[in-house]
Amino acid sequence: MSTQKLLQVFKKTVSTDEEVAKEIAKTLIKSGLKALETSPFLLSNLNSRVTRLVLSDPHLHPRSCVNFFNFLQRNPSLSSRRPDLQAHMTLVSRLFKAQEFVEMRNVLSYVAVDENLRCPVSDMVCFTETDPKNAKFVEKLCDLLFRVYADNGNFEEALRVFDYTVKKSMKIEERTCMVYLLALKRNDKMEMSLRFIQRMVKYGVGVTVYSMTMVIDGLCKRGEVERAVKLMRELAGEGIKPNVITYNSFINAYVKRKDSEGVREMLRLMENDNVAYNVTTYTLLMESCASSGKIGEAEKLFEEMRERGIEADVHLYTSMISWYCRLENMRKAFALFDELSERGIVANVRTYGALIDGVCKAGQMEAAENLVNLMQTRGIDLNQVIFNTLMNGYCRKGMIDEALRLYVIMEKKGLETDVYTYNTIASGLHKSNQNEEAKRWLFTMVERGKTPNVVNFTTLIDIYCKEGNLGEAKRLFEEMEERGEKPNAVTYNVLIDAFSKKGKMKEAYKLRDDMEAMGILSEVYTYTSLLHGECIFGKVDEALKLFNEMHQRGLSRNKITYTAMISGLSKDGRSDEAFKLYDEMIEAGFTPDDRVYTSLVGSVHNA
DNA sequence: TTAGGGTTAG
Repeated sequence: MSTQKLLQVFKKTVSTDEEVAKEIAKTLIKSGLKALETSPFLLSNLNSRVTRLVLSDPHLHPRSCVNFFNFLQRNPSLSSRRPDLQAHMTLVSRLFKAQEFVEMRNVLSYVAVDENLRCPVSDMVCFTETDPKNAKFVEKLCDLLFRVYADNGNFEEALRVFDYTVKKSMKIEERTCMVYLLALKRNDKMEMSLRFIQRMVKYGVGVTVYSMTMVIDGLCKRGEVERAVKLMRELAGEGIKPNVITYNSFINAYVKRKDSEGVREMLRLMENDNVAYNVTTYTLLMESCASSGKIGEAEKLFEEMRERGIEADVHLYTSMISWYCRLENMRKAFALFDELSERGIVANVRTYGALIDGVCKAGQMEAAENLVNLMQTRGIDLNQVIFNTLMNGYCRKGMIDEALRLYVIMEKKGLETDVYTYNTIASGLHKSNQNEEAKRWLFTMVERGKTPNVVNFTTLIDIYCKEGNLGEAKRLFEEMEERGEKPNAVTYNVLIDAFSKKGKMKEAYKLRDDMEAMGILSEVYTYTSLLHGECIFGKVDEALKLFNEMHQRGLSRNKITYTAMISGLSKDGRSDEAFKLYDEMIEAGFTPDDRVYTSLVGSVHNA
């Protein structure tokens, strides 16, 4: 190597930060990032000061600064040379001046996710080269930081930014706050959400119906309707009026809760406020009627809606198709499916899903497959729900192998298998008396990190019950509660049925009382199980007491209730009463099966 | 900018 060259190398190694920075900037301007990547010399001389110098070089366009910055962030071999906080802030203030707010936000999200960089806003402001008194800049900085923290789920830090903003008497937009409220809602942090909207009001953020509805809807979805109502009243005092969407949130909650008085109260409020129903309101009201068996009323509402000139949409049609499927009126469901296309509405995957489920439940798997094909030819692909629906259809027919075939396809397609998938297969196996396999699927589900829900627990509890292992069933029931998963009527009924069949009536009644104490009403299943238990063990009068109580509580008896009661009376030789119930059963529209006749014949002998 | 529709257990 010549002396000249040696000298050059030497000079280069002792280059000052300024020289290196200038060189980098020059390279970036002249030949872009690519050239820099192939300059190990420049990169090896990179340090935090050089980075800052480059980022603040006025010859370098802000866009190039961003490219350089991202290159440092993303290049794995440069992990030790990541930009420090000051570098971030240098770039942020440059981007502010260039009005590049999207980029500004991207840079700030690096700060938000990095624990080493995260710090109070006041500290960040100190690092900027803008005049710290530049209120507009600090305001924008706070706005973006608040959004970034909200997006990253760092709600505490976001709140600190909000407080800083308030303390410095800076302006904060409702839109910004809504980003935060929405993130809280998505993360089910309604407690924080409620406190925050109250702070918004207190600190003079112009709260509108949008923010209010977001919080109200979140509360309603968690079943905390009373708190939502309270909030609405509170905000009414601030001059914020609910609109049709706010009311729909409430109506939805009351409908789900089967609280018709609640629904009526909201409709009254709407009338007082002169808020007109829209298609969503009708969808909810119609669903409410249909699910309580008042199909005629639901249809009347549909007429009324059209008379008022409100157009049905795909949501409403899907909902209607779904309720006609539940009523096993497939003819009507298909008629609606045709009708929606005639009206120029495009069916989507949920519409097909409703119809496919209907035909699956009717046992028409070929028709279901045809619908899937039709859907695909119209450019809609199968999703998780469609797969689950089809698997359930096959399982109900005892065609477990077909269901498992779909499971394999589902996995191959990269679709996530969920609690529905596993439960469907497990209960299918359970029905086919493959209990060990059924349990194995549920255990596998948990091993794969899916959190079991109340349905999964209930299925497993039912399997143990049917195996006669009440100890394990009860243990699971307790484990479920410990895990914070609330049992529902089905869970209780499964256990009540198991204890009743074993003649452990004391335990069975205790469970019934616990259930009612939790605010869960007894159902036909509850009564029928208890009644059946009493009958098996000869306590026919106790059974009759339950049978009559059902009527008093407005619960309609089903075929199984009658069958159990008739068989109980027959065994006890109370033939007349048994035959009287038989007539009543026919009158109620049930078709007695062999068991009923065998019992009745026996009753004559027993008498 | 805020609301509504399809899938699992007795």
